[in-house]
Amino acid sequence: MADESRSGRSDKSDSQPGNAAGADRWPREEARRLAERVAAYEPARPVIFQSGFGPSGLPHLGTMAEILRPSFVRKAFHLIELSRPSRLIVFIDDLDGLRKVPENVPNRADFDRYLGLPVSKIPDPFGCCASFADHMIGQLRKFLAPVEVEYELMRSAEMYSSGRFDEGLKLILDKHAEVTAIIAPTLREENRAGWSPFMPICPNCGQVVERTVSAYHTERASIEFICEKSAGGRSGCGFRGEQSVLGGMAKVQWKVDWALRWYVLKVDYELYGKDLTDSARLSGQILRALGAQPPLGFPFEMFLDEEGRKVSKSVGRGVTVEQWTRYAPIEVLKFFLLRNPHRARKLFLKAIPQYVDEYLDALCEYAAAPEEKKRESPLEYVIQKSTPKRFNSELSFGFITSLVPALGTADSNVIVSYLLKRDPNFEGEENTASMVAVLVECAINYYKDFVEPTKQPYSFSDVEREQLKTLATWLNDHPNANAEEIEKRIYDLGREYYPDKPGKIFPLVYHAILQQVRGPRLGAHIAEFRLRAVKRLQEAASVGIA
RNA sequence: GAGCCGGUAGCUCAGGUGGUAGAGCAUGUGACUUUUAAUCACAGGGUCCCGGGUUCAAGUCCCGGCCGGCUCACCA
Repeated sequence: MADESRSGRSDKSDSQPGNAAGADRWPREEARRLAERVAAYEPARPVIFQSGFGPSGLPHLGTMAEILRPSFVRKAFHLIELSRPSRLIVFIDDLDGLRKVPENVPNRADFDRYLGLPVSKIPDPFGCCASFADHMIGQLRKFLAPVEVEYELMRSAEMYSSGRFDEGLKLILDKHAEVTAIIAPTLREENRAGWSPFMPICPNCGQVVERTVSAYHTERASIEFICEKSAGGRSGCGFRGEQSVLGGMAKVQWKVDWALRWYVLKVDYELYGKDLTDSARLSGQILRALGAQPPLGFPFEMFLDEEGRKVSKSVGRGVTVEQWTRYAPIEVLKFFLLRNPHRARKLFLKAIPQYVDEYLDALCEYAAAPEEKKRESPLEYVIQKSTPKRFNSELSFGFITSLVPALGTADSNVIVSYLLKRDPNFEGEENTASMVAVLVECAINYYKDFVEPTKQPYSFSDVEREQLKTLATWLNDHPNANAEEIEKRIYDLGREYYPDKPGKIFPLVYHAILQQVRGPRLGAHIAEFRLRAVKRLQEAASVGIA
């Protein structure tokens, strides 16, 4: 461990394993519950984890949480059940009718003609994919690529039309009265009468039709309906007739749909946001009515902003994944999502440096731990093939950030080479070096966006200006002075002006050349960045403000 | 209003089965007799939201209240 390169992060080498150790126990606890549930399954039957994605909106931080967190449980599960296979299904609701025109599509006005149509049937407004749904799925894939989570996509439209849902659909048709009896009490009175678990897809206009089922024929697996009003709020085409509920000619309502997926795919585990608590309860009841057991899982808490208010995408508060990767390595986000999901988390950009440093600490500790300890580490859930597995440095995010103004550059190469001088440890150590490279990029962004705008100008007194001027003049008169000589001269100056505490001169000089109170050894720093330093000293001396 | 979830230091958070309230950061003071992007030592900080109850013992379990959030839509 390098003694000379401590730069901010705490040294916890002899304290107990990570402070966050307790908070990331939940995947193992969930895994234990899951192991109990599946204990009686035949050995080859896989455990099914599921997560959903609505392709009418862009993937966001919540999407990431919804997919990553079950993957953590899955990982924990395989730690205790070594041989049983498992799958993580990301289920795409692309047979859903478009309810409203998304904000981000071009020619929005033109787009309302597609309201009510399944999103898998709507052409891609961006013109690059087979359908709108395909486009959004592409976005999702791109979005998930950096986190190396293993998942398989399953598309609702395909499941319905291929007939894989038929058996479940027949069962729901058989039990439609029971299903209705579960949902109806939760509806407003005026809506109960027309409710049906089924939404036929009109053979004439293609819309997902709501609320018009007038008869159920279980023996023919069909329903009668009138195409009056679609899921998108548009009026129907008036088609009237009888139609099968199988093979993609109808879909079921949301809570029923969730139960259907659980039923057909034999889902064992699913996590969802707390806003879906009640839906999950009702879907569970429906599933029981179909004769199966609801999956395990729990509602997770939402993210809060700095003031503790709920994060709302539409209000523009909160943090996006794009922002996150601008300021922090992606592993740090995974590390963050590993924390206890039962508790609402504050997530705001200014807290990111802290999360980064906590992660770097954990990574140091992880690399130092013996193999058997590593297996218990939360980092096992976080580290990926493509990301650093160790971090042999005491460098901190805060320190690197402070280098941006100190070196007066946003050139990452300059910063990295400076870091190498300070902590030669990571040269040739690929993991650490690549982490440093990412950190430098993030630090530059963070400094520009958050630190620089808050810098307070410092006003120098006349005496202070005199001192700065003296130093600047001396530097000009001694162009060949080395670091040691410069250092000595500054201290002499301090002795001259502050006989009781000569060190008081230093904050002054830091303010002038770096706009901060502390900094590097000044002799060496000025010798290295002489021109810039002299210029700033002169400016500060003449203007009186830095 | 009802149901569910939360409330621990200035900040971010730990506190599996009850057993003397913790960490990191931030803050303050001092030390290092040329400075320190340090290090070291010390300190301040808390009614664990409030009030009851169970218990020898409650941050932890129970009840009630307060505050915040979510849900209570044929949306997902």
